[in-house]
Amino acid sequence: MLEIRHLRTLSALRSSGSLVRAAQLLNLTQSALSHQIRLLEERYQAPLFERKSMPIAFTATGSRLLELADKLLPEIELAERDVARLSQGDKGQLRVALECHTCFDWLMPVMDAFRQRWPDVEIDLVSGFHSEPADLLRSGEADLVIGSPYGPDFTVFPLFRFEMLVVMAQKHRLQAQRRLVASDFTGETLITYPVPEERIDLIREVLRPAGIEFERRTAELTVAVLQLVASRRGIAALPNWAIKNYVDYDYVVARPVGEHGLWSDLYVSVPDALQDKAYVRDFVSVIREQCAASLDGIKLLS
Amino acid sequence: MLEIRHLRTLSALRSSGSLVRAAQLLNLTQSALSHQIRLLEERYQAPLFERKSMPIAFTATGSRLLELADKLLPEIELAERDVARLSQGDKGQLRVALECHTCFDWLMPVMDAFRQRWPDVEIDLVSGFHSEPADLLRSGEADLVIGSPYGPDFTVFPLFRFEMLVVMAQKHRLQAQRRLVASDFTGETLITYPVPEERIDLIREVLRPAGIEFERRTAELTVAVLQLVASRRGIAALPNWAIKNYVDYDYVVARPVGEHGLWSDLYVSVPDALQDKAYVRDFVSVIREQCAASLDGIKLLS
DNA sequence: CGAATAACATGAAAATATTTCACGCACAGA
DNA sequence: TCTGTGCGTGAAATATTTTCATGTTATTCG
Repeated sequence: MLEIRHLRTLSALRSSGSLVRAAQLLNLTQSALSHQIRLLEERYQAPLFERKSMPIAFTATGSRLLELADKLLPEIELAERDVARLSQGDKGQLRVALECHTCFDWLMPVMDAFRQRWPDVEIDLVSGFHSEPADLLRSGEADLVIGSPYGPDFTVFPLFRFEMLVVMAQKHRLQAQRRLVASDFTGETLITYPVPEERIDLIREVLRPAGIEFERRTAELTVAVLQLVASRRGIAALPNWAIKNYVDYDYVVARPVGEHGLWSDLYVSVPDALQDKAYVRDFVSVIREQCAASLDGIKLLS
Repeated sequence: MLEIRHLRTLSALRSSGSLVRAAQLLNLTQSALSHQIRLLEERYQAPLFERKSMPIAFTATGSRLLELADKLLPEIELAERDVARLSQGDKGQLRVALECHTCFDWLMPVMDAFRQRWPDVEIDLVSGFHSEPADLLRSGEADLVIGSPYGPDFTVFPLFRFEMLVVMAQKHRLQAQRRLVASDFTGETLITYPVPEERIDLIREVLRPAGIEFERRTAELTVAVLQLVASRRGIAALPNWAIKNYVDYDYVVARPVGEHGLWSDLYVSVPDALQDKAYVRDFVSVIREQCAASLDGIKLLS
């Protein structure tokens, strides 16, 4: 029997273009999807898509089912939100604190989408750049933090993993290296957001352990950081998706750090009291979905 | 996770008004539905309907999900028909032979619905009253017979079970009896459709085995049979749903036969070559659904 | 070319989910 | 009070889905 699950699979398949990635989106294995699709194809006596091409190409049958998915899935989300509102009420507030500056880039569209879906939930950003976000959470000044996981005191929802790349000006002395190591940073000026050192992955994970001496300079906004970098005032470490455009247009050059790169995991932490609120869970889903769709090179967690 | 199955359950629940009957509609046990509903209610943290009342009354949550079901289920049927058409083609013919006269009563609306759904399938009635319907099937003059099961030569789909009641005029000498037995028919005139004796359940199952002597008179149409009965020319055996209106308006009186009543099972038989045709299966579903919804006192089979 | 990689398929085992069975409870009507 | 009917529930049985381990095929790269 056709089930909603199958429609979700088809939808993920289209937006990701391959079984492997669709499986990640759905938190399943590639094998599970392969079986799922085989059953559907048996049931309908016809292939649903061509596997040879990349991205996969849907057959007429597959397209018809996708059309169904497009019609049904939004209706289902709507209905489930309505139901959640009925049983839990639809009013609430969501004061969001950010641990990571660049998250602004994707958070704005997410908040817009969220406001559409939960018009009666007051969602706001609280400035968590100067005080520690965890303290905002503990003191009740914030309801939700995006950043590192604050378990087990708080309920944690995984978001995604992304790579931090070091950006430098064109023809920088380090440009020749495919990958950077700690010692490369000796004597360099590191441009960062104005936050404590221990909140900066590159320093905490790489430079400090290696005892590297370096200068530091700060800027508030991502574009300001990049301007400083491009004008040779220093180098910076930023998420790959935040700089993709600048790299593509040769405004700056990006290099990974260390053998496996410097990866960072993002989580949502909320007080236990909020963990079951439908709008909180929906907020997390919206982030995951929007980021998976719009951010390059990230990996959804768990 | 909400699945289509659950929406079907809710829908059946509404149209049948109770868990027990909904379970019959879905070919499940009442217990299965009970578990299913409990899971949904846990998931949504709210009851879906009041069990005390008859028929059950849906809560706001239940109604919202029903609304979803009403939107989704028709779309799904449509899509699955489209897919079936894509892989099997949508042309075909369906020459239907009837073994039982009264089936006309419900077959017309069913055929109308079917024509809507499969505009390119030619559905027609072939007169099977004089020749044996099985012969029409064997000779290729019919594609489908509604009546007794013609397995294993043909593929058989179960429809439903109904009770044959004996109808008699008001104040008939047999009216006083709650149930009739074979000997009651001695000397009576039995009004039947003009078909061979062995096709008439009452004669084959009850009167012949008991060696009862009786007169016989025939009429083509159900209304004609009932007129003869009402005007005291004899008594007749007809399906309960065919005579419900006449009984309700005291035009005639109906009595069951034997201790458990005289029950009859209806099936669809088709040549094996047609068993996988989507339109054949859909025809069977349409019959089952429409009859379950509009015919009183029937029991869906298997 | 041959090795390495990546994507998908597949059978068997494991994990889950669903359904049935058997029984109990509550309520309505005789 | 007894009986029948409808619903709930735990445990067992089944069915389904998922994972695991591994195979196949196509493609890339030295």
